[in-house]
Amino acid sequence: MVILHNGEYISKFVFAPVLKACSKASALKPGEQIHAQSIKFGLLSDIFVQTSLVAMYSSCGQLELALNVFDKMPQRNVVTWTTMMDSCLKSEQPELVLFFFREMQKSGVSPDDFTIVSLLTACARLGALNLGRWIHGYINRMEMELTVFIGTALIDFYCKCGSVDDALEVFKSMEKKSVRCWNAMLHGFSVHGHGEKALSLFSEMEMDSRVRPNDVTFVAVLCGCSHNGLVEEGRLYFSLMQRKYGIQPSVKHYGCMVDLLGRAGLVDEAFEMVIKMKVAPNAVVWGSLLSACRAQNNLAMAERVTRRIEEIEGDDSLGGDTSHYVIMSNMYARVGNKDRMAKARAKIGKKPKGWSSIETGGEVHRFSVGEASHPKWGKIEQMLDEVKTKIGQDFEMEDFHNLHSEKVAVAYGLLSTTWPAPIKIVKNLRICEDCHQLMKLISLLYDREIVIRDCTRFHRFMEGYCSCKDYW
DNA sequence: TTAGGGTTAG
Repeated sequence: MVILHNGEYISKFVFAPVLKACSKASALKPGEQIHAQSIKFGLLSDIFVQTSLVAMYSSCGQLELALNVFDKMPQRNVVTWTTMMDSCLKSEQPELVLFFFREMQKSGVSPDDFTIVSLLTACARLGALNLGRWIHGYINRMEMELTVFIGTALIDFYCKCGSVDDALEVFKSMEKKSVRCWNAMLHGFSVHGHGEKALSLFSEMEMDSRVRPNDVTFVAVLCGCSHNGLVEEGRLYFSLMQRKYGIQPSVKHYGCMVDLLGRAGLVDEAFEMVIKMKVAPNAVVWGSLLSACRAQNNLAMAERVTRRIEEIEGDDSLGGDTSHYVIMSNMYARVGNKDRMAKARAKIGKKPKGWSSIETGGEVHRFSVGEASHPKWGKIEQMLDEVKTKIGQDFEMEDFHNLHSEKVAVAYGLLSTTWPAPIKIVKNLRICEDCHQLMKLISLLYDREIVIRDCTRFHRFMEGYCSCKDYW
């Protein structure tokens, strides 16, 4: 208890909940004021206050400030460690989660179910299948209860690491399933190209009185329809969602529908749908339609769509997404319009730095564009040269500073894994056409299965073909 | 009395 000058007092128990409120509201300024107050009243030594500060700073996107508080803590319990790990997830640094987990283990603190969920989430994002499997084993060895949180995290982890069968096994073994749990499994089927299985699972869900589909459920279902060419089914579920469940379509549902129609070659109908949307279309929806235009070689429609994207994004590449200009420049190149191609190319802004990761021997190796810091870099270069020779002159390898990270990752995969193990790569951006073509050739010439998870879906390359059927 | 978790369009 702290006595104030006016005789009132502040209990130390007040600070943590107030900081929690700041976390929820992402209110940095008030949070910083509480931090200052806690110093003033000598309460910064309290582990609850410290942990709440770490959570507050990370919720406000201030990982450095969270780390500052964490580093100064004389004692840390499992809640503190897990809060720090979650901070790394919020700041999109999943590899740091693994670092803190190892540090936690060194300090003799055992993980609990919250820690397990954070770890599985990190593994899902990193594509660290073996490490996640080890955590699954740990859950079993420790005879930890498979709570609905751990179960859902496991399902999502297995799906995001390419093992849908393992995800389904976990799903079936769970006695209690929340709507999130069903959604994770549905979405897993959808992005892996198992549309029919997703729809069958949805039917099961509808028959289960303990759970009711929500808006996210329909995003997963419609996504499954679009990735698998189930046009009529997609239309049906889009209507069912509104009629039977009273869910108004969000921009994400429309996004799935536009994608669905676009993939089926129905670009005019897709365009009509965007025009008539009950919510404002964003650049993603238009971008999806633009991809369809590219696939259909519909330049006139692509130009109309680009103008709409420019209305949203602006056309001056001020740090915004300029991927539509990449598509336009390629489309103009295809028809030999050099002038317009040059104009589109000039508007292409700076892309985020690409990286790809691959897990071998229980370790995650991450390769970033323009970095040659890996200890086996020399051998990777040799392998890249070998690939280049084997592929032949048709394929032009870029110069080092433009060497896409998935090429380096696949070279490392060829070096460090053996047939018949698939080479599994996780990439932060969308795979480019050039690399997509290369992966097909490598899968054929090296007789290896290559699985690349890019920021939108899974690509499974085998015998010269990709599971996305060249539409992505 | 006070602190930490799982699903979502391209």
